[in-house]
Amino acid sequence: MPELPEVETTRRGIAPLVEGRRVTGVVIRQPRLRWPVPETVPGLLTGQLLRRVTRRAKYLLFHFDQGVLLLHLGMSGSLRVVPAETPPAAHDHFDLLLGRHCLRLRDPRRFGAVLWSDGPVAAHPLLADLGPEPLSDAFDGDWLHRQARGRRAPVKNFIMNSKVVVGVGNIYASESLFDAGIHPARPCGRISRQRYQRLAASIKATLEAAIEQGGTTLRDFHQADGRPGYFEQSLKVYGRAGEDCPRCGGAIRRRMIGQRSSYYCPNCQR
DNA sequence: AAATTCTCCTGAAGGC
DNA sequence: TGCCTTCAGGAGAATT
Repeated sequence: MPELPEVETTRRGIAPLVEGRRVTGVVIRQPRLRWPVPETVPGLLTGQLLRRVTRRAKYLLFHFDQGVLLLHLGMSGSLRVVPAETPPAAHDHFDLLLGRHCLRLRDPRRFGAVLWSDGPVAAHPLLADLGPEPLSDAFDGDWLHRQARGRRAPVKNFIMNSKVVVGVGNIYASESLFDAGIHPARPCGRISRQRYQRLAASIKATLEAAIEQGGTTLRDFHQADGRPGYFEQSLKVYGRAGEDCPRCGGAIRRRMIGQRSSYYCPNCQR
């Protein structure tokens, strides 16, 4: 499923192919995504020049002279650029036509979103209350430590809270906590500033490493069989319950924390 | 305010 | 072989 590294890889993959092109049409085959795709989108976009594609959290932002198209991949969404005449396959819900190119959204589970923003995009309701980007300087151990003060939620839930920091999904939460040696169920307010500095560094390193491999992940992600491939091999604990901890050799455990599967080494993570 | 639960949806996996 | 059930998962909304 697309986490931050995969969304960023998607952005890097499509941006050179679509930036600077003019919209020649919009096709909405299935408007019922997480929210309805606004019926006004085709009229608003057709004829406009697509200037830039940026990312905020897991949202892709398509900047036009007049407004911004917000796109979220949910958990099963994927984007690719295909020749304009390519016939759509199942779950191909949305096309942005750019001359002979077509930017196509496929999303079997329809948890994704396509929305429009008129004003300053940072003030959009979906973006306005988001925490810092994990790879920015605004995100560090001090920030986590301050945010956690007086709170009791499990640290795994805490770092998956988009008001605390964006882009840390279920997989990378487990991986980062393993890297930092912190037990996922530990109350977030009972972790030292020093350990939060380690955790912030682990989150950055884990996401950066995944972005490095994102290209491979993306290609595999587009394969017909849908296997994640390369990406999976680099995971140290996620999905590996019962296997050996790569650090101490003990058994990796799986446990539900906040309704989500969490993987950790009870020996290395305290 | 913070934390938990509910919700959208469908493919995959497991049980019989 | 195939039908039925269960579950996962991003994240906003609703609820406690």
